Order: sequence, then C-alpha cells, then structure tokens
Amino acid sequence: MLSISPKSQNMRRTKEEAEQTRNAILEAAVDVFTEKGVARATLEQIAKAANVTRGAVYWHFKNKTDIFVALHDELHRPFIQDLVDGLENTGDDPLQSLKSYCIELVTRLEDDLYLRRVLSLFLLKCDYTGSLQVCQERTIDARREKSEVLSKFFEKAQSKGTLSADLDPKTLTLALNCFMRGIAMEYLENADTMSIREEAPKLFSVFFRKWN
Amino acid sequence: MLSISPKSQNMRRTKEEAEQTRNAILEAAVDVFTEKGVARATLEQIAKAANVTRGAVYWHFKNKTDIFVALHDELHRPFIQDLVDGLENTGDDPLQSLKSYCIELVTRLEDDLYLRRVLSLFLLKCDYTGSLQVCQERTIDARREKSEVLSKFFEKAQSKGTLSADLDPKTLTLALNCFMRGIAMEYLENADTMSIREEAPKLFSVFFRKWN
DNA sequence: TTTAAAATACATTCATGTATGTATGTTGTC
DNA sequence: GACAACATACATACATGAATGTATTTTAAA
Repeated sequence: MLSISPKSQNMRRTKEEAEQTRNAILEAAVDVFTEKGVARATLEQIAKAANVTRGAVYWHFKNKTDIFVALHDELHRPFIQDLVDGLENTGDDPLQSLKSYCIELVTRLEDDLYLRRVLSLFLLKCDYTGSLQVCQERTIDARREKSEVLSKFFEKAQSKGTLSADLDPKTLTLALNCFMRGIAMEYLENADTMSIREEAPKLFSVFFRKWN
Repeated sequence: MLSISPKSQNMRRTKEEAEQTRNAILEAAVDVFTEKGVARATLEQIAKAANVTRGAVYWHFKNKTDIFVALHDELHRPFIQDLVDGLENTGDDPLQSLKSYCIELVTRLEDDLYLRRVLSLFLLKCDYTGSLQVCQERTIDARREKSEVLSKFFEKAQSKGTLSADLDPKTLTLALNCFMRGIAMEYLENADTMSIREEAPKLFSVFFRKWN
C-alpha cells in the first residue's frame, strides 16, 4: 500500500504525485476487491484504503468497472502474455523444458504473494457477467495466441521426435490449458493447506507421463 | 418456469400450491442468477420472473443469500454426491470404467442444458466471498469424500495390476480433480463454440495415457 | 491566471427489509 | 358438518440506508 506524502489535506499534487495516488488507488482496489469480492467492494472502501476520498477516485477513474478494467489490463493480460513469452525459447528437449516451465509457473504462485492475490482476484473473486464482460473479450486474443504458441510447441517436439506422433497437438494444448487452470484454482482456494512446491512436480510428472 | 395456477391475486394457496411457488422462485432464481450474476441479481427481478411479488419471496426465504444456499444445497451438493456414487461400482477394469465415467460426466454437460446452467452458476456466476462462503464450507465434506473414493479407486486398480504401482494415488486424485474442473470451466465458458462430445474422449485419452 | 488534482457537499437512485393488510386455508370444537 | 378462531400465503406500502454520480469548492502547481 503506497502511502501518500504527508501534506496537509486538500493540497494539490504534482504530476508525479498524481500518478502516485492513481497507483495507490489501484493497489488499494486489489486489496479491497480480494477481501470483499469485486461486487461488494465499494468506492468509499477503496478510497479509504488508499488514503484519499472518493473525489480522487472519481478524478482518476470513471467508476468501479473502470478500475477493474484498468487492473485487468495492467495485470492479467500481461500475465497471459508472459506465458506466451516464456514458451518462445525452446531448449534441446522442448517437452522437458515445457514441463519445467509449467512447474516453475505454478510454484511462482506460492512464492509471489502479490501474484497470488491478483490471480485469485481474477479467477475467484469476480464474475464476468455484466459490465466486466468486456475484460474476457479483450483477453480472447491473448488466450488464442497462447494456445497457438503451445500447439506450435508440440508440433516442434513431434518433429524433433521427442513427442509421440499419435498425439494431437490441439488436444494436448487444450488438455494442458485445462489442467493448469484447474491446478491454479485448486491451489488459490486452498493456499493455506496445500503446498504447490511439493505437488506441482508430481502433478506434471503424471500429466506428461510417457508422452515420448 | 413453473406457472402458478391462475387464481385472482391475493388468494391464499394450499400447502401444495405454496410449495409450488417456492419451487418457482428457486427456478426463477437460477435464471436470474445466471443471467445477471448472483451479486447483481435483485429480489424484485427474481420475484417478477416467478410471477410473484417480493412478498412471496420474503415469505419463503430470508434474503438472497438464503435463496442461493437453498439452491446450493439442492443442486450442487447432490451433484458432488452423484460423483461419489457413480464411482462406487467398480467394473473389471477400474481404470477404463473411470475414464468412461469421466467422459460421460462431462458429456452430460453438453446434453443437459439445465445441469449446464446450474453448474455454470456455481462455478462462474458467483464468487464465494462474504455471505456465500458458508456454501463452500458445507461442501468440504462432500469434496473430501469424493477424493477419498477416488484414491481408493486407484489403489484398487493398482492391486488388480491395471495401474502402475509407481503412480501415487493421492497425486492421481488431485490431478484428476484439477483436470475435470479445468475442463468444466473451459467448456462452460465456451459452450457455444466448443463440442465436449468431440473433445472429451481425446482429452481423457491423453490424460489416462499409458497409466497401466 | 488558469488549470490540475483533489476534497466536500449534495441529490438521486435503488435495493433491501419490515410493517401491515387481507383473503383464504385449516383446524379444533360443538 | 358447521362455524369460529387462528394460521398461512401472500401483496402492498413504507422507511431506511447505502452507494453512486455530479456539482461545487479548495488549494496549489504551471
């Protein structure tokens, strides 16, 4: 939580300071959203958590949806893009490096509390009916791109002979997507009782078992 | 949508008729919840969809949460219990029958529109922060039981020699849970463009590949 | 001086919960 | 079996609070 520089109240900020309160509002929004859920979160609560008034919030954002969209664009979409990038560099054994990457990815959920909170927000603490629907639609491209990269990945592995030719890349892609998503949700729901660092290697060993 | 018998308004109903309007309210709630999302759904909308007034709703239920809990108890918890029961009968080849059961289960999502709507409601159209949290907690037992049955299932398969002994039943259970959940969510989100009847056999063939 | 970055004040909407009305079903009593 | 007494199953009306959006004001930066 960014704390605003302690000027006397109602003092006009410089450009950088303004940008700073904007960020403070966004960070506060993550907190309030994850605690109360997006729907029950109120702008007053967000403002208070950011040490400002609703006036500041309305100065920077149109409404609650606008805040959520901003967060989604800043955090969730880049996250999916990260997945894409992380798959670009192919090692000698594509399948093995893919497996390692998957493990590292979900393990990051255990290490990076902020990532966990953010992802939990977008996967668990909101529903995308109504005004939040646009967020899904906007990430469709990123998701599709991710799937295509994955498919190419499997095809490459097949051409290298490290992946059995009778496995359909499209199906493998869908399967891995579902599996990852399920793991993420399961962990985010039970982060207190579950150790992903222990489970992830075992889980993906089962999943990638004898694919070659 | 159950239609109430066309009596003139404000006429007292018999016990059975009252039970009927209670059901009408619940069915209407499913509709409104899935369309608007649980949070944005209003009791007025539910009442209107059930052809009653809010008075009737408040007669049968304490508030919106009460309605949701009733639905959850009537529909989601039994569904998990169904999973448990469906796994009890072990065929000659446990692993093969498990695979068939999984396929049949997700295929049911495509055939049974109502099931799809209901499951979509509980997996997609609500978040369990706040007052809805009790629902999760109440299903914990059912989920744990389901996992235990699955584990026993794998152990049995191992003792019969149809499942490799080096696979950990606990891990397989968790993996399958995650996989199923991911598939369900992926399909529910894209029910219009995705054919589960085609994908499910391929997906589970990948998942259960060479486990023996 | 003008304008950006807020705070403050105000109006409005909207959903909720509750209180009340009311017509009818139900039940015990004779 | 009739009838009073009561309970039930709602509809209607109302009070309230809470969140929202906007209009206005304040302060200092540019």
